[in-house]
Amino acid sequence: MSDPATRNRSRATADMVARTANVSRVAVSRAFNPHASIKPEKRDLILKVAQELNYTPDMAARSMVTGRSHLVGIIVPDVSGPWESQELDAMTTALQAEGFATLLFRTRDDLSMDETLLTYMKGFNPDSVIAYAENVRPTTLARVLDRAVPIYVGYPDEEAAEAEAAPLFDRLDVLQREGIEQAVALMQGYGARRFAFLAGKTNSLATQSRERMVGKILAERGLPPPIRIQGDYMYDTAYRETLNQFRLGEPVDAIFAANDVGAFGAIDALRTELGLRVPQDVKVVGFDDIHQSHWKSYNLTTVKLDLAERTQALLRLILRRLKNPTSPSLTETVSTRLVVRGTVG
Amino acid sequence: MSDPATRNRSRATADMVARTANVSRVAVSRAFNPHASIKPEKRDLILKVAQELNYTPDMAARSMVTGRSHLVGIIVPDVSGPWESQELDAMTTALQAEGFATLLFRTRDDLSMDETLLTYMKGFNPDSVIAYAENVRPTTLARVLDRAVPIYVGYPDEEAAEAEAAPLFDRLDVLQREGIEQAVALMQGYGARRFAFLAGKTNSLATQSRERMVGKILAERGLPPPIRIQGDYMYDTAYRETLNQFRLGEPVDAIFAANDVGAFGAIDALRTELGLRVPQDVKVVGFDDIHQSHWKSYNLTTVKLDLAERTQALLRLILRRLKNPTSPSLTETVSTRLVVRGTVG
DNA sequence: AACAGTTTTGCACACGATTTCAATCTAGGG
DNA sequence: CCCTAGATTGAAATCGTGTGCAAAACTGTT
Repeated sequence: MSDPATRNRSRATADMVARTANVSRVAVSRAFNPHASIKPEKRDLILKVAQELNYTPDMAARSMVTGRSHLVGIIVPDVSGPWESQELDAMTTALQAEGFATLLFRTRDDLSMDETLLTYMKGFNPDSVIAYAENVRPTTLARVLDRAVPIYVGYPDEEAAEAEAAPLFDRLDVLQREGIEQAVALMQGYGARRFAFLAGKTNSLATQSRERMVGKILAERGLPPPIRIQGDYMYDTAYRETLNQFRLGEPVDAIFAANDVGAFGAIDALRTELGLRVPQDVKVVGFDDIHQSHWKSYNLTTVKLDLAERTQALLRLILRRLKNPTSPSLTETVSTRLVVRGTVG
Repeated sequence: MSDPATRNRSRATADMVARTANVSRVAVSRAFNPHASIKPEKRDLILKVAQELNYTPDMAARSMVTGRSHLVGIIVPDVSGPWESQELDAMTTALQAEGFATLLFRTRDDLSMDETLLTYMKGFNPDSVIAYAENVRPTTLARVLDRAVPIYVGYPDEEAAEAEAAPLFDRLDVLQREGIEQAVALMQGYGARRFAFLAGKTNSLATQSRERMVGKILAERGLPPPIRIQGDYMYDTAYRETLNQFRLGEPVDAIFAANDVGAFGAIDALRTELGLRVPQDVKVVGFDDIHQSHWKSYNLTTVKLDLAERTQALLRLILRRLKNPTSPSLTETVSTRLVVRGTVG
């Protein structure tokens, strides 16, 4: 094995291993399957020869006959976002521990690519697919995939009707009320009256759900409805639009951001450009609790989506579905809670 | 298609499409291959029937006979890191545009898992593998993979001898001198004399290469060798160790961090805990130029690894190798350059 | 030594596509 | 109307593996 040009470009197959070890090809297959019945010393011999020949079972061939690809597809909008990448990291780690490889796809942040991407992904026969409400329509999910039962991560309060009508797949429901309630209560407790909601991308179900919930809770507490600052989950936009709101619109004394990165943009706009103090002049709360939120420059109070909890719930759904492919659709539920740091007190 | 329990759990095959369309199975295959010769109206019919049956060619079966899996494996340490996730995002987007799916694997940040992971990955028959010097040994890379020619992203000054001796695979060489030189020059120009190097993980080739290079350039300019602050690329460690350096060790007037996130930690330690001003009292330069580096709270001067340039180079390597599998090993080179912001001037 | 019971073995087929290759069909020129 | 080059077609082989099934080998008991 020297230059790419001269290296052996054909993988070793089970046949070659069988021939060099003087056993049948079936034996090789059995040697690599822990549950197969084969004489221990024979297995050892085969594994040794396999190692020498640098042999690994071909997953594609294996998956054709077993029906298991050991692939889990994940569709993520903007892998580079802190929250998304942190979730992807946790999920990939967990999947790997269970013997799955992550098949990663990226979308635009809208719903426009869901059909194309799901169809393409389907070709790889993933054992499961994790799709987020952000970029995949439930109806498309149901129509395109058939072999793998996908998992739909959504916000039940938003599309309750649809969800009831069509339990087409397993779900992870994220309950956002609790954390949002705690956040509003805390800010109100410190004197906040006039709230703004720094939104994410307009067509994001997550931001819509959060905004509606914030409005509802403010109303319950006798506070005026939130002013909407239009964002897109990005720092730069949040920075700019917060500036606009305070310079051209009505100032507020509390900002509830749809995600942490947006909150950072708002905080930086308030502090560096508007000369306002956080939390004394304006209180800020974010959403997600990404690693960056505890950095000293921000020290953000935020509604936490517990990553470990989410990951475990998703993994449970996958494993349960794989163990019992014909069971009716399953739903796991995760909640949210406020993490109190320095941008409200 | 209603409940998971009752939904049709077997994918449509080319046979079924052929039967319902009254054509041969071969015709179905041809309909999906743009270069195959088939009468246009026949192809249209088949594609229509295929759509109705929700048929997609099985990639596993296809790859067995064509030898192309349309999979590109990427091994990343800590997907959640801003730099890593931003590179992964760019690469996935680029690969997807070329019809590849990303097969993602995560390692620990050391080299301990390279063999296990590469062996496992090999089973999926990726058309190419992108491996970083951070977590994969070149020797392991050469030994384990055979079918796909991998791409090794490394720092040529570090392992020049080894690289020369064994051109076993395609490479992306990152030349770090230029950017580092510019950074040191800028800091020295603003009066910096006593430098610290805030290192990454000890066994990271990237940080070793950067540290050696910084030392060399300081020497060339008649400055004392850098004090080493031991970090691990993480914010918290950088924060803590910077604190220790100034409280227990010798203060410095310039910090060269091995990555941007580390620089953020140092800056926050200096400003919030030590009451020092950046850049007036201490100058700070980072490495990577992640999205966060231009956030107003940091506004970091940093050595940029041009993501677009890297991505394009990697893609070129992959496509060239796939087009000509027997060509001798290829090398692309990318450089670095300083991005001047507010932490030095 | 014969028997029943349990492991271990290997043949043949299945999985779902693509790719020769030879046969058939089509169009156009003489 | 016939002939030929070129476009379409489909039967059969192939890719690398797991699994059902019947035969073979082995175990220990009488």
